[in-house]
Amino acid sequence: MSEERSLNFIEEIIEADLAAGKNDGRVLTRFPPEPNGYLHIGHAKSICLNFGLAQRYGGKTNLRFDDTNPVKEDVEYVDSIKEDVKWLGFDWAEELYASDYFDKLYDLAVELIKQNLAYVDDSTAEEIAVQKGTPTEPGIANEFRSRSVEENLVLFADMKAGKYPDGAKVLRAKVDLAAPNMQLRDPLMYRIKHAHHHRTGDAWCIYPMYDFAHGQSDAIEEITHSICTVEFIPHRPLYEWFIERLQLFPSKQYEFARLNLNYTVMSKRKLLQLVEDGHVDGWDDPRMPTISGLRRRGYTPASIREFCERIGVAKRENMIDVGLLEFCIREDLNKTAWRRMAVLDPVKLVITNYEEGKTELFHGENNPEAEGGDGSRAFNFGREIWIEREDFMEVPAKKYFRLSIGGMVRLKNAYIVKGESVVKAADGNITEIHCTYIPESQSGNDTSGINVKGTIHWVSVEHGKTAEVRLYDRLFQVEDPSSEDGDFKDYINPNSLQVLPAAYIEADLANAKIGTPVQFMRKGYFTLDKTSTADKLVFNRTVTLKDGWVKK
RNA sequence: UGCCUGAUAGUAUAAUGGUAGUACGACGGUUUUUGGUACCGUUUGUCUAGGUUCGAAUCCUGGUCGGGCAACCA
Repeated sequence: MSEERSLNFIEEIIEADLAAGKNDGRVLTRFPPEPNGYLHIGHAKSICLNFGLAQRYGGKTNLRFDDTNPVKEDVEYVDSIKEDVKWLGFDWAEELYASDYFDKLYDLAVELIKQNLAYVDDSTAEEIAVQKGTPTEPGIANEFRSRSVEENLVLFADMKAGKYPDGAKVLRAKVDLAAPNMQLRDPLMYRIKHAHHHRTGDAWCIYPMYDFAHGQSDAIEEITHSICTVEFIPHRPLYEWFIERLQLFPSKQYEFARLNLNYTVMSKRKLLQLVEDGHVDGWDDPRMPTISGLRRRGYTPASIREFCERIGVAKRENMIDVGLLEFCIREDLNKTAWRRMAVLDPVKLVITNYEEGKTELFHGENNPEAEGGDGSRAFNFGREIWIEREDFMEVPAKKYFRLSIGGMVRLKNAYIVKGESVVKAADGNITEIHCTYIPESQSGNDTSGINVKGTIHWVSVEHGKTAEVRLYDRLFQVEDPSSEDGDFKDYINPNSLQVLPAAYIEADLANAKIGTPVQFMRKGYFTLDKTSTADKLVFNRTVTLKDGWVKK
């Protein structure tokens, strides 16, 4: 690794730890998703960070599901998370579940009770909330806080045995009801939920809370660097409190700022709403910032990893411009995607001096960025072709250098043509453009001496195929929907999806494969949608090409 | 109004007491059979007021502003 990139603050910590000989030079991180939703680009940041750190420092990363709340979790999510992490290009050392530790966690809770550092509380959720006080007023102890160790032991065992209904009792840590840090005001450790768990089935009716599961799981696995987002900073003293009292492996928690992307939302709760309310096609709708959505949209793992590398890691609030994500996918696809021609908004061009019924076979490079063009493919030319409606202006604007009446343009890999006249429908809409071609101007054998400024793409009317093309725009109309007044869904972009039922594509595109990106020349990068069939091809636009042409 | 955090170009992110740099964006140019790519150039920044120091983005003090914390969520 000869890169000169400066270290982020977590890398600095790890290098200092390594230099100091901590953990015998071992680096073990973990990616700890709760299986209650699909992973999104924000998780990708965490995944790249955790797995990337381990790779960089010769360590390992566990995939651990934080499955302590059975009513919200599901195997569907477990499966999707595993698929997404793998797709992003990472291998975990071990696949683990917080639920693997339910027995150990229970024993640790008993241990804490024996130390008189935990107690069973019969109060209702509302009572506990009131007794916790407010940030400016200390909490107050209730009568349950002084229960004897013996009584707590019996009560907790009875909780486990299913003697009480949901919500009847909880186990709380006895920390400090007057702590200025609210997280320390006797936080809940266990609650009763008679619910079926996706892994442990009906074996348990009490489940540990995050604070009594996450840190302990880290310690059990001997995670060296437990990296989470900044909202867990106030939990860190509690994390350490449990580790100290229970004399567990001293995992250390470090916090970084989560990713925010503009023009979208980044919370599983909000994304779930979009799915459930039918604003999108599902978790993998190409407009979603989910990993599966980006995949379906045509993003590559490499582009997402590059994005995560470029955004950096720090603690301050941030709002990343989605333009950076787009830059990353363009940068990747430019080097790899084969070029093809497709006309999305067609208008017929008739070449009046081209022999009727004649066809010529022309060739075009697959990718001009690659050595030797990465091979080439052939396509037919004929008297009638489709061109993009926006590539013609009856009366050209200044500095417009595509086709116009009297103006000349090159048809990519074919001839130079000159606009002659237009045929219009009653409503004034152009239905046909008539032009003439310069026979000596054929690509590769151009002896015409004519130099044209513009080159446009085209598809033969006779030989081209049709396909449905879906164009996507940002899902929201405002940069930060969550910070606007009212419901975030009020700011959904009504034009985020535009379906073109019948675009014309060059014949070779019938061989397109799902997962293989293609550039529609001058229009952007596209990929076959999963709903595509041999009879009906469906392409998703991944991203447009950068457009330097600005109309005045 | 308690505690915890953070503040560097438009957006991110470096500089770890010693020339404020990089990327994306924007703008301009060269090349181009993609108005793409590539290449070159320009532009804009240390929240504020004091203090320490030969020297402060960096250390100290006060203020301002942003984010988080009072779920039987994670």
